Amino acid sequence: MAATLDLIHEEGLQSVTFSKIFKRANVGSGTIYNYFANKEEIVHAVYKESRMHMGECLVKGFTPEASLYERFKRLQLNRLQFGIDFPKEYLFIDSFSFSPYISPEIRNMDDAHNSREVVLSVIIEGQKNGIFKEMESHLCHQLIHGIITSILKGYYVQKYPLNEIQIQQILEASWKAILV
Amino acid sequence: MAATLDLIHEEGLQSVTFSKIFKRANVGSGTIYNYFANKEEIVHAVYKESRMHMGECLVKGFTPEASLYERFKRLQLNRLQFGIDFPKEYLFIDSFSFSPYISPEIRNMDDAHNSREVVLSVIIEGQKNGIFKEMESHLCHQLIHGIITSILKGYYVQKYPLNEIQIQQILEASWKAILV
Amino acid sequence: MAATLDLIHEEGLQSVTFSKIFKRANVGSGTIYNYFANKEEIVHAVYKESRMHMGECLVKGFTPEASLYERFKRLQLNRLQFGIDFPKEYLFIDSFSFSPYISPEIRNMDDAHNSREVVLSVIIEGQKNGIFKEMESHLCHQLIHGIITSILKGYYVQKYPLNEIQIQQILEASWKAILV
Amino acid sequence: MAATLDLIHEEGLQSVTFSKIFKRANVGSGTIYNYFANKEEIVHAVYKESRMHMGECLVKGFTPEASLYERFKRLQLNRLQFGIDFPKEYLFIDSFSFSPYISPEIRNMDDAHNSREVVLSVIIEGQKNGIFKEMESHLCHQLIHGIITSILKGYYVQKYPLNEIQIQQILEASWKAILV
DNA sequence: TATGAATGAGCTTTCATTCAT
DNA sequence: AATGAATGAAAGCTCATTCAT
Repeated sequence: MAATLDLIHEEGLQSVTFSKIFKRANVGSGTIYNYFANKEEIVHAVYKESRMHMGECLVKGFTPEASLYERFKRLQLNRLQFGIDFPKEYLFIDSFSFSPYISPEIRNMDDAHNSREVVLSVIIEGQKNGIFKEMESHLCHQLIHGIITSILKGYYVQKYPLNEIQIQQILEASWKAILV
Repeated sequence: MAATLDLIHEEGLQSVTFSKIFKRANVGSGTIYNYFANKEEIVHAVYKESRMHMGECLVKGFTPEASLYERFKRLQLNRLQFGIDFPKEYLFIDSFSFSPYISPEIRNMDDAHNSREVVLSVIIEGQKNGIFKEMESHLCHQLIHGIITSILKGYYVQKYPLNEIQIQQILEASWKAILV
Repeated sequence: MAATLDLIHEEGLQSVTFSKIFKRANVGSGTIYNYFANKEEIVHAVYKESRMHMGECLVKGFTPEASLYERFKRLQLNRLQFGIDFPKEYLFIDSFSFSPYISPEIRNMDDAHNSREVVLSVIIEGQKNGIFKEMESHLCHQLIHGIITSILKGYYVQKYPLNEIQIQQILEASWKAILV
Repeated sequence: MAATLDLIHEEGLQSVTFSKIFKRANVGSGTIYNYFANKEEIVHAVYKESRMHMGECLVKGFTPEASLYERFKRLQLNRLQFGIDFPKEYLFIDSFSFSPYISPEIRNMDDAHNSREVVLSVIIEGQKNGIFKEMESHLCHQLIHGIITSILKGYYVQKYPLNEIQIQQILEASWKAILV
């Protein structure tokens, strides 16, 4: 699975072949079929694993007792940090989340930590308290999520560095974007 | 090229084959080779054309004389509108802009209208006038661009509608995100 | 036809395509079909023309009145000279005379000058007069013909030059080969 | 490789396709690509193998102690016999030795038995001893080689039989052709 | 008569998948 | 359980041939 992810990152799913995976993973060609029925399955497995991994990371250090501002920033920072630490996972999830290659059921899977629900509940709480602007919560979610994704993509192609100062600017911007 | 774009949208580049293109476009298999040397070339051509088209749309109705706020909103609205009107083009450009399948030269091509420069100059003007926060201009560009992209992706999978009211909220949010 | 012969010589029939012929001959692709029904026909036409041309050259300056020795040498020299002057024709004839690509009827065609008969009659006369060894006349023909062909092939790949001195040696050798 | 040689003999390289090879050899189409990267490679491999085989046969029974006449005849007979026993190999080697399809390196390869050198050394020895005419040794080689080739080609198209008597005549003729 | 864009049969080649070892 | 040679369906691509202009 690691070999698969690496290859997708390097060459795009488009040109990842099984024989490349075999070679990279140093296994015989038949071996993989003891674990995955076909190529689609291994890609799906990589997708699921990446989603699980990201789910874990997104809620790391999240404490319901912290202030709304702190919780919001924690979630945004965690996402940004995940993207910085695991670019291959992040990009893979991003490109396949909206691709016809991934079936809707898998796309909409919930991770073990329910990170999506956690984010949504923070949004809804903020809106109830009159801190965040009233808007469709999914739209709001998508908005703050999109800011992180976009920033990361620019970072990946080295448009700019991401140091402490930039990170703080981004967290601020995403917070201000949805204030009333 | 239209057939190619349709198929990419429907099934993903991954599973677009030449024979599907031939059938969809109602041309003989050899015909395409009079115009494109191979499959990569036709995909590149579609990418270029889409980029040109988007470039045009992004600056539609943009008047340098308008206020900063109006110009900013015009650019954001144009991008959003392009994404709403031409989802296939928009998604295709988005996924290929960061894919190894597209060579860096083509990825970084400038469109005829220099829309990228127009956006950047608005950002820099806003920063000079103390309206926008001081941050790396490309990072700022990526940020407001990313908001639109992300919102569109949620819209495409029907997470929410995009009516006048949502559109105004998004434009507002992206404006506020980068204010000082 | 000249373009076809050139290309066969340069790249081998194997890789001569019609589009190469069109380009080399500076004619439109359809034009050729006004003159030749298909690719095989043009190759056959080239073969026939080359055979006609060679047939003419082989009997040039041949006078029935001359001595047997002089007539024999004339025929051998003519063949050698033709091979030196028209390497493309000579090689083409040689390779296709025994190829399944050329139908037996065309292979066995008689040229306008009946050069084959002329050679055979010289051989038979020599055998009758007790000058040439008694052997199947076609075998004898093939033998002296083969000496020339083989020498030419070595010359074409520049194994050695063919000056007056070598030429005389070869004519001598072929004469002596069949003496009683 | 045997299937390939058969097909080349039957229809000419010109019309040998991979699908014909697969069928004839009773292997799946993909199998061949585990051993040969492309069509050219398999033809080259057949050429090399045939050359090796012929090289072996040419020096069979050759003893340096025998008289010059006997050694000469042995070499000529071996070549003739090889051509009679393995017409497909012989014709294939002959046509490709001067074809642009075969790269010069492969064309000029030395077989394991250095048969070419053996023949040349016999020629040079004969010339030193004043038995053979003084002429460029490669030209002389080509000459006696060419007699055999040419005779074989006539035999292949059944112009004449090749029995003991004809064979002796040919060996005699080639010996006499190069005597002083 | 000359043209060359369009064609599609058929070629080469790839690659996911099988299965005997 | 691991292997990798063999497979063949299906892909990319070529090129002789047609036909409207």
